[in-house]
Amino acid sequence: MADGDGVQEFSIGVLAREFGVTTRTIRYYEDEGLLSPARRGQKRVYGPRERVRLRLILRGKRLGFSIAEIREILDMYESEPGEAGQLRHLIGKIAERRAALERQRADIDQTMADMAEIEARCERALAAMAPAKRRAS
Amino acid sequence: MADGDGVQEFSIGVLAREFGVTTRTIRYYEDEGLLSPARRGQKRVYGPRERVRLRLILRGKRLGFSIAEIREILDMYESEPGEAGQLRHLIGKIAERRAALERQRADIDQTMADMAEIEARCERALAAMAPAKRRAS
DNA sequence: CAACGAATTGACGTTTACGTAAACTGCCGT
DNA sequence: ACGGCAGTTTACGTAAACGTCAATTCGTTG
Repeated sequence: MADGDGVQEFSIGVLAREFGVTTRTIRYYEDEGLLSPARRGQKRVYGPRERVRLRLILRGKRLGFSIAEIREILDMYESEPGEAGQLRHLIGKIAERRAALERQRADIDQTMADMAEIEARCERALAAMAPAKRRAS
Repeated sequence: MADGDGVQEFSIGVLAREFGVTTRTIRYYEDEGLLSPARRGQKRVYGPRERVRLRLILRGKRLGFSIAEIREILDMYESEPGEAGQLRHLIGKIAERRAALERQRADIDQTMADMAEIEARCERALAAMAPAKRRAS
């Protein structure tokens, strides 16, 4: 660990702690073909690329995507130039994702607005309740 | 059905078709306590309130929330004035939700930006490929 | 060298969110 | 009276996404 080795490497445990998941989860993602770390002997060795992929996977999870959907998204990130048909197909996929994301954002905005309203109701109820007992200025 | 009855009512089947889910799903949500329709005889009868709830449930699903989370959210919508402690607790819950939603929105923005970049790469590749064979103007 | 911590594979278990099939009831048009 | 829906309950099935052992293998540290 003292030798200066330009490319950073990570063990599965380190990665797990960094991203707050279990090693089991990381291995599961590998089974599903979302990750494919190198091997030093039989230990898995993760480079920056796998790290980025894991980050993307977890972002996908936070958005509620399934493993299959995440796999599709990851494929987009690494699409090689390819032929025209492939490219158009990819553009189509992107359009789909974008549409889904926009619907999600609309849902979020709606929910945020609702939360704001409910909170306002709470505050008013608190204020009208026992003005003397109020906390904070 | 000819009598003018101010309050609209829906059967489970109608609701299912309207929202594009199965009746099984709707019953499941009832089992989980998310819905509690009235009964005419043994048939379930859904009023506007249950309709709204179902809409909220499905919005939650699109955002990737679990049934448990959705239950919490629904509880917020129907919180009665209650006592001060309850209100503060609710406000706390709202803050949590809001934070989660904001993280999600940030994730969406990130992903959108990524998609835009990938798409741009595709377009450039297409343009640089066979300018003569290009579709559309 | 022995023991310990971190990693590995394999296998079975678990929870969530429904799907699906079976058997029954009530009403409706002919 | 009868078939055909729409609805009901009960119950078992299932795919996804890990959790949870158990048994084993390294590397290293006392």
